[in-house]
Amino acid sequence: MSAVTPADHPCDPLLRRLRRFVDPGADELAALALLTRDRRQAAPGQCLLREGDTGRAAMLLCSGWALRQRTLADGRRQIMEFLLPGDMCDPGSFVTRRTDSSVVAITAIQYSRVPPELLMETLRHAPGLGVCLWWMAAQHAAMMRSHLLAVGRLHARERIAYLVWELACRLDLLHDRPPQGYRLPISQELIADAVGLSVVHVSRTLCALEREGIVHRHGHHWQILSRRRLRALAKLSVDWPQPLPGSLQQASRRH
Amino acid sequence: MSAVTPADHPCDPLLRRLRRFVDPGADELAALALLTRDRRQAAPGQCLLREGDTGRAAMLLCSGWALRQRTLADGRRQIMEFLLPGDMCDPGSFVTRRTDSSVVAITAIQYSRVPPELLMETLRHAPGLGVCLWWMAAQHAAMMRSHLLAVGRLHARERIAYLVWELACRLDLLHDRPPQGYRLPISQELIADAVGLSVVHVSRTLCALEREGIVHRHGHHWQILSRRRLRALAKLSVDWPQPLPGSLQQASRRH
DNA sequence: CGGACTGTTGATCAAGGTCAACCTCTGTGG
DNA sequence: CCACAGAGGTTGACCTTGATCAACAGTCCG
Repeated sequence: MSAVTPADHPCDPLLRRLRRFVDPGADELAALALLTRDRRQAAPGQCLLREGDTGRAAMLLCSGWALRQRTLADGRRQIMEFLLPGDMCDPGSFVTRRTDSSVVAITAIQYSRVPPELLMETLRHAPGLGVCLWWMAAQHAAMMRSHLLAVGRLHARERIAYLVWELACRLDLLHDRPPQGYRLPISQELIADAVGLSVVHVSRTLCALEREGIVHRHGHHWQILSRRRLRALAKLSVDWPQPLPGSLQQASRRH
Repeated sequence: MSAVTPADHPCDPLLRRLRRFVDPGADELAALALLTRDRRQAAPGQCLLREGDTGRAAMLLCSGWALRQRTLADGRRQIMEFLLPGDMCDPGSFVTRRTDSSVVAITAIQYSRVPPELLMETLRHAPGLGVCLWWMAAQHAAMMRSHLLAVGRLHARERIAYLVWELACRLDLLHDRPPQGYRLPISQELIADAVGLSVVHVSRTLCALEREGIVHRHGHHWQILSRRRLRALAKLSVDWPQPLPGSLQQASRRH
């Protein structure tokens, strides 16, 4: 079993996150590398997973952005989450019969398809990987709860501030230290459908935030001028991911 | 290892659901029984888990209703979900350091506390139980996504219709055939905080639904007069839980 | 009997939706 | 090189949904 270092691993961003928070052992890292054999890519707008699909498989996003959405018969849609590099797209998909939501590429992306059999098989050989997956699922659930709280109980300004704040925090994790600018390849329509507002109102609110000197943007390039005020406006703190409890890190390594 | 039949099992409703959809083997059933040793009860309003708690443990609700909520500093709150008998309250809690949401009893409840060590230990002895847990987590995630879609993109009437419809569908699973009336022990304030509306508007909307002959209620006793119209109004279909894919049922039994 | 809690109803108001015009930027084809 | 189309963004006018405030009724419980 050859040593796998983050630099040459096909899915660097995920590794970076796992190493920081879960500290997986060599076996788990090697197992993870096995999962990424089926490397693929997709163009912007391409649908990786369609609502109602039965061909279930997990996916590991290596580069680019994607989103998960659900659509109503009359065209209204809700974006459930934005998927960033290093995100694993429902690790629990192997127990699901049909998908309830679509996954669509926003930018050009690279990803690995992980068929359920491979996932099961790998889990058997490196049970510590199961802890990693549960950890990711738990972080993900916390993120979804924050999203629900934002959409259900925050005002327009707060919701949008929260979304920007969340994305910035998640992007920070991909680098060693916070960058001074962010590339957010999302249109205002996407923002609207993510936070449950109309496009027009998103535009207005963003202009307001810009006028107040909280953010600055041209095109898809964003700058957060006052992290303090943005965070305060968002009301919710983004407190995931959290490190795995210490006792489990040992358990994960012991296997 | 003694045979465990649903009737004498301490957590009947969960078993009923698992047997219908996952068809666990004898080992898994026995393992499940081990998890329910620490039986407890709580009075209405009692807090089982507080936002920010570090004492992480899974919980298995055996009877009564509870809810999971998150609160903002200014008092606004969002109810994430209602927990019904047979629900397992975050099975992935063993990988979490601090809780992001509170769990509160609505009625008097009986539940089992499952400490993380016990859960891990049990998983080692009955790995097929892991599949059951992943299955539950996946159903749960689908439910959360429906909830998010409802709160983000449905109108007041639709949201409330959806909530009632969801609860009815979940309660149906606890019985062999749909009952003609439901006991929903939730105040209008709870409904409001679950779907992201004001209490007053919930009252108005419910009265309207009643005037239109879609539902009928006195106190906590509800009747759905037109399932068809309620479902149509809810826009979202409740299509979970889904049976576990066949291949995995074998995998689960083989262990 | 009084108080707390829950639900109902009315009056008023504001947050955000809808419609429409217009603008900028970008890519494309003549 | 220009003309044009299309997508994305901004702004204004107007309207609707649902929030807020307040009064009151029913019920449960001491």
